[in-house]
Amino acid sequence: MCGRARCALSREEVASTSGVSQERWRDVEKFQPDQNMSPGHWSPVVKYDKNGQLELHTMKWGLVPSFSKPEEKPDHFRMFNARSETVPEKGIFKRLLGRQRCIVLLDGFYEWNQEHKQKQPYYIYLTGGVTKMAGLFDCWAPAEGDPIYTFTILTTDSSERLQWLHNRMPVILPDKAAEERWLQTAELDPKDLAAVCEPFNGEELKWHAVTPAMSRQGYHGDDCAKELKKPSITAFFKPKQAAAAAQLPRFSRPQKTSSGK
DNA sequence: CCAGACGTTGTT
DNA sequence: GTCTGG
DNA sequence: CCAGACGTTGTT
DNA sequence: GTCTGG
Repeated sequence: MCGRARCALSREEVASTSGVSQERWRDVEKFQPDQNMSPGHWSPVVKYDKNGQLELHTMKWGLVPSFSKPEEKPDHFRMFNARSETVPEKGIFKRLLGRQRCIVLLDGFYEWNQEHKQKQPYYIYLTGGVTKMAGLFDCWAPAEGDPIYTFTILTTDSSERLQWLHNRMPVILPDKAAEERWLQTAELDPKDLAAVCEPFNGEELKWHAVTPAMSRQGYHGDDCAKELKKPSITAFFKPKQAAAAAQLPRFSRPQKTSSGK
């Protein structure tokens, strides 16, 4: 999953959907709504501060561990995801599981599917609001400049409905209870972790094809996440038959649904 | 003990 | 095909 | 994750 | 920081 995402929310929307006011948003000025976000870019997360108060914090996607050398060139593409199944075993993530959990606020994310020798991007999102994902964060002090907060998004096996597109998906927190469990629980035993990381398979999960233009990083047009109306090959060559076929039941191919609608 | 690595994705 | 850069 | 480059020689 | 390999 998830080497590309969308957080086109306004500051107001970020605040209202997180339940945290803009006054409690650290580095708010670093956040700019982005239709097509890659690792290395700033995005808002929710976490508890030292005093146990919820706060928003703009961090860079792509974890850079605190023990990275100060003069090192940060690589945000190395750890933009963390396999939830092995997080408790990997030293690099294990140490963050204690008190450096966060919730990543996104509109949705993108995945690619190989179609007719082309890579077709899809936008995946939840109806009725933002997608809240389980994340871990860290803080690294470079030789020059301010300390940099970074986060990674946990992944899990894809749920049944998304299998056709990809074998992995982000850990989506389905409700307030899951959010609280992820954020609040001081110690998270493996059972709780596994429960939180259950693949999300709800009907709210939707997807549609989008413009291949967004495959290129640096493309930030507002059509990035817009549904692509692509004429089918069949319709192109045999419009009448295709139109007729569209009215009839198709061969059952549940694993290859191409629209989440 | 110290030194050195520490990750994911996909693809096969 | 495979590596690098973002 | 995807996109884009990937090499040498000599000459300017 | 924490685990692995030698």
